[in-house]
Amino acid sequence: MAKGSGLSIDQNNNSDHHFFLLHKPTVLNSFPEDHHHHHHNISSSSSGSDTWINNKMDSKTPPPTIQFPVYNFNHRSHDDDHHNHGHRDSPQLSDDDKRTVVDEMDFFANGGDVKPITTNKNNDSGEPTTGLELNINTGLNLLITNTSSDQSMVDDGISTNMEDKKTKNEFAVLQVELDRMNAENQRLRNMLNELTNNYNILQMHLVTFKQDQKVENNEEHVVLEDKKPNGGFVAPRQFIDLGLASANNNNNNTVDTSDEPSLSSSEGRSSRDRTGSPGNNNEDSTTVVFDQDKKEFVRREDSPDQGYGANKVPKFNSSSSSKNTDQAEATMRKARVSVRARSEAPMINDGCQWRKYGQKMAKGNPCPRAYYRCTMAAGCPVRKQVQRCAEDKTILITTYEGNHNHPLPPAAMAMASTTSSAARLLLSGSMSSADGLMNPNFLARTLLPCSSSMATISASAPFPTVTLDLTQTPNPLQQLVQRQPNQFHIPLGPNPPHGFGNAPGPAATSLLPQIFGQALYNQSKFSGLQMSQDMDPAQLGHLHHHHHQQSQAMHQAGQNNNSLADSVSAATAAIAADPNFTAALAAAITSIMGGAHPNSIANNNTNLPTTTNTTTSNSNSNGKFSSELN
DNA sequence: CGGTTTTGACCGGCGC
DNA sequence: GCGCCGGTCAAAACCG
Repeated sequence: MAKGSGLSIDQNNNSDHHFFLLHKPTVLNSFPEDHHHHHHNISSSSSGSDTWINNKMDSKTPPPTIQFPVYNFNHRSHDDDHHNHGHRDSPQLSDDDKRTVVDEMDFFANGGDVKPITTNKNNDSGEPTTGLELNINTGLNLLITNTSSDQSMVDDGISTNMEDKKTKNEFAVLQVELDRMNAENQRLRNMLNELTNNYNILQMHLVTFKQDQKVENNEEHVVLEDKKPNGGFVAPRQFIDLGLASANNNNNNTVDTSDEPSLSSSEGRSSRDRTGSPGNNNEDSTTVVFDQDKKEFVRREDSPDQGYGANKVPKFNSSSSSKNTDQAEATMRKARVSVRARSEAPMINDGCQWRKYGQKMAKGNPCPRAYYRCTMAAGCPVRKQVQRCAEDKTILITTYEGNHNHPLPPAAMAMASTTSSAARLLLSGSMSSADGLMNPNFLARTLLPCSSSMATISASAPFPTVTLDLTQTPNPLQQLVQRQPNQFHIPLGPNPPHGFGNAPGPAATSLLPQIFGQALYNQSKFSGLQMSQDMDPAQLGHLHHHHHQQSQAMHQAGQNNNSLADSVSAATAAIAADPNFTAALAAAITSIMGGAHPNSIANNNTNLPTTTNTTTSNSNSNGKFSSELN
């Protein structure tokens, strides 16, 4: 149904996709190339599993050790990167394939300079930390050695014939090696990820901190005006620290645990597992929104009370001891990632299996809101809401909440990771800041700068939300239409705000789109997404009432449809791909500032779950739902 | 037959 | 205290 409905996947899109893909993916991403399937991830996923690891390995610098058989990746070398609209390698692909394949998102490919954000890859170049490499190498070696031993194991007497035996042995050995390599790689990857993440986080924080100081000096949250065309109007408002921060202070580390399905009881959840009640959310009322029109980040304060919000959570948390943890978890869970994309399809395919458990008519929106729960694993706390934008029904708003407590298929990684990443981002900010709180600014700086027009972070109640608006073109020039009272604007302009931005605007801005684009491809079903053409800004203005819907209108330059889809997937992928998305961005920005080319950006997809389920079927996701949603 | 969707009811938070 | 609202539950219906 959905398919038919509308997935208008434009052939045209192709060009767009390319746009995003600029940088090629050397990255080992969680996202395998799903590109094959627009609609059906399954196949893709399956392939993905196999390829998944391989890709990682392949990326740029193949690990010293063994190369896995690659299924067809179209692997693009950095060459591809060039500019926008870089092409993907796989032109040959069938129509589905036409979408270029995104090998992987490489946030920040290590291109030479770059930095810190080393992706999973074993890539040496980028690695900031030597330790990482060491680990990797070690692992590989171990694997190899191990395999040899295995051979002997295998050999034992199966085949009568020496040759057969020999052959079998070799084969078995290879398989064993592969298995081990895979396992080892994943472990190593995980290790690397942690290391890189930590590194990145630190780095990012440092940058952010510097930025903040500068900004504060100027006046809190003064609009940095680089070049803003519109004149960065600065709303005189104060920044409020995200309530989250307070809650989170302790927890930074605990964030990872957020995946756990069980929310802290402190939430006061009764028998139901419902995710945090909205009441908890007050944590923060501030929202940072990127106003494309103005090219500024706008900070909005939803609730006047400062500091109060965070405290509401405590009311649920009676016990002090566990309180912190609980709060953190609660916060994590509550953190949401909202993706706005133009799509006629009822749902965007995110690679996960979802079961619809409810539908409600939301006030103020003629379109019903559908509630889905992840069914890939029992007890998975991840939920998502799908609703069309009242003002523009072509825009599909998908909000993800919670973290998966189970391995995800590569195709699903992007989205799956998104929520956790978002939460982490929200939380992480708190870590770095002296305040101990992460403020919207931080997020804005980290995420938004890169994504510029695409991402909005809203701490506004009830849930801190990161909104990825794919409806707009990645082009920085694009204007965002949102207008909200009390918004703090940070001019993104061509130059990233706050320091990130020495980088030439285009470079920085273009960066994300590319990333997103790649990610997008990986997700098979995004195909349904369409590029948004124009949104009426006026309409958008209303959106902010809904917490998920940050009103952002975007005018799309006559970008192609695909770009939208790409952007959506990309956005989610970007976040998802790298848990420390912010870190990655920061690193990227930093690199850019340093004059690094976008290409150089290394991808951090560290989060990839060790297991890859290729089996994911999206059958549900696209299915019937379309009828319901307008 | 098992899993998913539908849909009205229920629950808790919030504002008045 | 009451009503509104968002979110969830769960029985029934539906589907492959």
